[in-house]
Amino acid sequence: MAPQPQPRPEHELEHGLQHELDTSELATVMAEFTRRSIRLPTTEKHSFTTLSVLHTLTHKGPMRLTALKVTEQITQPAITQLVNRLQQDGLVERRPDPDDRRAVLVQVTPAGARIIRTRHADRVRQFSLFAEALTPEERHAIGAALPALARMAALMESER
Amino acid sequence: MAPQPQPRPEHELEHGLQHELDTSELATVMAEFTRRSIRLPTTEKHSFTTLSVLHTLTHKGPMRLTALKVTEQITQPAITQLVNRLQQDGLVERRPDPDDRRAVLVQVTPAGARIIRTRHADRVRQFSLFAEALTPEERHAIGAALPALARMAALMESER
DNA sequence: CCCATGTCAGTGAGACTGAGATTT
DNA sequence: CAAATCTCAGTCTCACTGACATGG
Repeated sequence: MAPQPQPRPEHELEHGLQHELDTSELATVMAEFTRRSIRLPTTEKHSFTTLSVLHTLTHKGPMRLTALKVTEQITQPAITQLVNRLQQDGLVERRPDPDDRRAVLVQVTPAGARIIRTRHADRVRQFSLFAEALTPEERHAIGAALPALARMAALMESER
Repeated sequence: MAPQPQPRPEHELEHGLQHELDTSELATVMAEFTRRSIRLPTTEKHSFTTLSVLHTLTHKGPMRLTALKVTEQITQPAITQLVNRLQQDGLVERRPDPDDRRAVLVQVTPAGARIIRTRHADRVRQFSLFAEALTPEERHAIGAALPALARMAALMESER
């Protein structure tokens, strides 16, 4: 189970396409990034799952509890409880599913959507400050990697 | 499905840089990445804070509870309780601080360090699979951005 | 005496398992 | 009847606040 550190020749890569990705470094850096971005100060304090549910509903529209349970990777009673809390706080609404009277459709309210927008704006503000402390080359490298990172994040979705 | 570079607004070119970083896109992509990497399946089930504490102790050596409380952004009673649990599970040890008899030094045990190594190995395995599904160009772009992302993550540390 | 460090007691959010009601 | 969808009841983990003991 020893990970094999293979030395990579850096100099013979004019376009760098043979330059293979060091996934160990990737794991280290992304873990660090995740760890610290979660501890970043926030104005509103909602739980991780709360924000994740609001985010999902905002971007995917009304969903059943069962569908939400899958995207959030929690149990059915947990998603029921969570939606109860969100409903009491006025962040989501329950609607009967017209096609299936067993099911419930959960929809985000304007108040819930506003929380997601505020959260995003906060993060943009914080990341902008951090980005200003980088060199132009570093900013460029990050910007050039964003589409690939987005693709990779999308791949994680199906992995369950 | 093919990754397509998105056109960037003209005003971002005014400093003569080829591509300025779109921090809104950065926030979106990293939030997505964080959201999904946290929900990734794991063999051992420890809480986020538990893993974070073990990670910190592994990389920074023995620390006081007060210092840990700052890095983990939780309250003093919470860090006391958490260290109690870790100690009972044999993942950390308490030692009196020779310089200050009020204080306690917390040190990770071999068992605790092994959890961090296993966790890292799991993540490397998962990320390797995802990376294989990317194009060589995408892998290169991510690899080229890692040092900059690491620098940015380090900047978040002091932001509290 | 004051502050720093850590712990104790009680509470609440948010997850889990197990059981059950209702509809397909 | 069997499966899918959601809820209820009880429990556990892990944060929090407030009070407090002890050493610098």
